[in-house]
Amino acid sequence: MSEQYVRCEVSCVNEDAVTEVRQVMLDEDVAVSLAELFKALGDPTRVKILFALLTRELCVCDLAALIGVTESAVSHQLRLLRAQKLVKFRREGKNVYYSLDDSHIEELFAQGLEHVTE
Amino acid sequence: MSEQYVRCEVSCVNEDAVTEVRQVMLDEDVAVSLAELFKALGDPTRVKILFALLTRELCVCDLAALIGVTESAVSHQLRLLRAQKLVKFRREGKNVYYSLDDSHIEELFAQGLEHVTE
DNA sequence: TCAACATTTGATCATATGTTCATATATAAT
DNA sequence: ATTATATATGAACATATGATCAAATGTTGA
Repeated sequence: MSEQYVRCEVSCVNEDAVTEVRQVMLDEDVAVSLAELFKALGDPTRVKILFALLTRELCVCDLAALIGVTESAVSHQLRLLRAQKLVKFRREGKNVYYSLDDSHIEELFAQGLEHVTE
Repeated sequence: MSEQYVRCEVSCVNEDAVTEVRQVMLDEDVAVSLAELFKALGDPTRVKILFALLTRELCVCDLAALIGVTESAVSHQLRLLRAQKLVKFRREGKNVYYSLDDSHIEELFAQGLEHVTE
């Protein structure tokens, strides 16, 4: 319990409200994980990559050409998306084909698009 | 069309795949808006604020006490969430009560939680 | 009007982020 | 083996981000 908590406790805080919400509050680590997931979706390049992969698997070079950035930039972002288990890949000769590794992305994008387009 | 696009065009790019995806690709501004929305959800403090507001409206001081950060930090984050039209507020005396201003947050969190907890 | 309180705002600072460039790795073809 | 191609990686750099502090604003009650 931090200093400002104590300070608030004796001033403006509605204790009942805070207690009520605290019962159902997210655990710290879950909040952090959730934020990391959304952060992974929070960049235009990564949004484009994931949206493109909703249609079909693509190799790094395809994605770079489609989105208009260097292969290096795409590769760096794919690494991050891999770390979040949002994409998976398979190697075929010299190419590496990426595809979605998560069933929630479509719904996340659908909900997100509803928000931004209304 | 950028330099690396031309380079790719004569090398590894699968033109058919890229053309196919390009047909249904997000517009630049929509991709940016979507990324901005997810970026707004991409911070633990903001995740906690929004999650708390799923239960009930709370004033700045309540949120600060609940989450364990200063009122100033909460206020700064609320400003950002307001800009994204994710929260709205009403003034009651000296307090300002915040509540959700978007029907998609619950579903976004539900989908996100499924991803991070599996 | 003044004092106290709740919130907001601006400045500052340390850290995180995203791209680029150069280089390394991996595979294929000659 | 050597070369070319596709991807990955690390360093560097400019920019963005999030918290804190101090100060400003707005509201209430004495």
